[in-house]
Amino acid sequence: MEMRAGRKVCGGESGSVKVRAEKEGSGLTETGLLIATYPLPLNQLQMSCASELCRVLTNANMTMYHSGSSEHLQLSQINAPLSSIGDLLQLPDLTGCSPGTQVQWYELNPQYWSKQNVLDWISYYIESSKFDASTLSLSYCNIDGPTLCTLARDQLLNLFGMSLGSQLHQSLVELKAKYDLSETCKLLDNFLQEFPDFPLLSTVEVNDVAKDTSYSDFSHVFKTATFDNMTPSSDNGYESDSMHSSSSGAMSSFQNPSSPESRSSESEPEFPCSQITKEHNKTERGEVKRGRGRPPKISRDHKHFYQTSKKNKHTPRGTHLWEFIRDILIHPEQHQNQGLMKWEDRREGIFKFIKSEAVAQLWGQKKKNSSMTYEKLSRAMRYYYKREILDRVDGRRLVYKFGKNSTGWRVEETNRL
DNA sequence: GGTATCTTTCCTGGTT
DNA sequence: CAACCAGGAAAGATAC
Repeated sequence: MEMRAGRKVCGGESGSVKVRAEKEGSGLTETGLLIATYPLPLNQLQMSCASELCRVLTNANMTMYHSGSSEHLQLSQINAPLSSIGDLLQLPDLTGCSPGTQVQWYELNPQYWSKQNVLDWISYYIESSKFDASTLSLSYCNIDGPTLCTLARDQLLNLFGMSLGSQLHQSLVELKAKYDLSETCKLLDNFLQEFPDFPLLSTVEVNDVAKDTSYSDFSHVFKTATFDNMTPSSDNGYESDSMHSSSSGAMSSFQNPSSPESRSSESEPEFPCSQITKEHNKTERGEVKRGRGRPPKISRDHKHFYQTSKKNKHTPRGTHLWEFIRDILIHPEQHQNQGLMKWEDRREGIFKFIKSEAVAQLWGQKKKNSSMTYEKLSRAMRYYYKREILDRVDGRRLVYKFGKNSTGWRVEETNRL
């Protein structure tokens, strides 16, 4: 995959600058295109900054794509490349995420995956597709991320078959796209902080012109996850870390059913290879029937497949679901997705979910759990009845009411904040 | 390490 | 039939 980045479109009467971070899928995939527009007249300093910004984009992507041909990197000709982008930007040292660390595949750009990450990733898709692992040679899984990323779709299909190979390819494309754009935006924001006269990305208009549906939701990603604080930072910080976490549910979970995040399975792959051939409980008709309750977590120390690392799936205590819901209601302006919920009766504390699944996805983002659904969220909500944090509203769908043990939603309380 | 709390996940069955 | 609701059961994650 190549990244054509930092294409600067200077000029125009106003002297405005457009910077494009354009990603291409080398014929295999689609195009995700981010255009950051600075619609303000630029003085000499700002033009200089813009030029530097373009160089940053170029170098950032050269850094990310080791195999990156320079044929598309037109901006690299503007100025001499930086000797080290790390000198200018505080890049996370992702290359240091070696096997044995706690980083999971879904938390990392596939470019930086270890062999273990690749194995985990394949295992996840084997399980989610009910693929017969006995037909698969483990030697196929013995590759690292950079090597994996060099495999073309056809090669993946040859190795893993049409069905699984296709899923793996799709997943790889999506993951690369997600993290590529995420990292580029991070680089840009880091860079822009050095220039107070220049608007940060968070203030920049972002146009999503991706043609393919696989990427049609990037605008949502940037709007909800990167460019806007989702919820008040004062409330233990609902800082949007989804761009750097596994969830990023916004990208895929809203619309893209083929991505791992949107599957009914765990966001966290719970089924290692060693578990794939296990006997499932089966009904008389032969279909798999799961037991009641939450499935037990599979031990990760089985042979060498999984490290003993523990994923910190939950954020620290401090923000509960009802508080999250409350804050959406009392700070709707802080959510890009306005209209998620609305008050039915503010004085009585009655409210209604408008976009129930979207709220669930937001909650999932916060909890780094991209498999969150309204079904699950509503179960948690129902537990609040007993504690009188919520009161029942019978006969009305998607309608809840704050109970006597909830706080912070009343007009008097919010006015004091 | 044990326990309590707060979810999360999955399920069955019912209602809209 | 899909979406939602209700609530049991079991397990994970974290705080204490």
